[in-house]
Amino acid sequence: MPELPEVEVIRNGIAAYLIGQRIERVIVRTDRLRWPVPAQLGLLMEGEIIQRVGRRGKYLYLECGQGYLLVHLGMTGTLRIWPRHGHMHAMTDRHDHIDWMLENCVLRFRDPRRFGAILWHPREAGDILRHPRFAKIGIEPLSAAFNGAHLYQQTRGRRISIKQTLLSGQIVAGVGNIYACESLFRAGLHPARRAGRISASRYTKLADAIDATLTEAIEKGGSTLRDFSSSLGERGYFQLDCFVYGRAGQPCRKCAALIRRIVQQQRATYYCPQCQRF
DNA sequence: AAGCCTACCTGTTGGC
DNA sequence: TGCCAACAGGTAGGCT
Repeated sequence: MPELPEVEVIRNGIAAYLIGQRIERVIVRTDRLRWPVPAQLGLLMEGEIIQRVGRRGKYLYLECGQGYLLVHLGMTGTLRIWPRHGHMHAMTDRHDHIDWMLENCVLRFRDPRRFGAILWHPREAGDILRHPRFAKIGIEPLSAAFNGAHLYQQTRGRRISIKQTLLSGQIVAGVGNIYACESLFRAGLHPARRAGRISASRYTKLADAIDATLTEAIEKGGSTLRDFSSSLGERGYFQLDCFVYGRAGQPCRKCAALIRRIVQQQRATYYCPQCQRF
């Protein structure tokens, strides 16, 4: 599941192939994703030149002259670069939904479960960072303004658990189930602890843990996922060696206590009962 | 308003 | 071995 680090690695990996390229043709094979793909996406984008590839939370955006293409990868979405020469890109399977034919390569969106989204934001509607879809999501965890004080302030009066708070995305953007669990482990915080009852100093620890967890994941992804223009594209995606996520019943890598799995708001949470305290 | 639940989707896994 | 149910989870929207 692409969370912020995976999206950032993808952004960084595809940007060099895309920037400065003219979009010659757009092929939409499936227009039913999470939301309908904009009708006439080709008319909107053909002839446009990609100027920038940005990210906000788990959203990617391609900035063009007339507007922005917003991309969300959902659970199973991928973006891959294929060379235009040769015939490799002529082979598509039923989950290859959209192709952008550029001058030198093909950008392909694939998404078996179709939880992903492709949206268009015209330039006259304003800057992409003011997009209504971005208005409700929290601060970028890798930005300078993200710290323990911010978490502390934003959680006053909150009765829900810290795990659910992180997952909601309202306070910090881009942290999904895996990195929420891993960050809480790193911070030594019990996932069921009420967010509004955590001290400022423990929030400082949590902010540092989130930063370190995401940064490390990006570095690992970056080192194993160099080449987006070939079948190597997906290598390294989930090669995380997690401390807790998905490890129920197995010994903690720090203290050997058995990792527990609980369910919070219909979602699995993994934690170490020894290392993570209320 | 905060918090909780559900729908959306299909590939993979586990139990019988 | 085969079948089917359960499970995986990001996010908006609807409900309390």
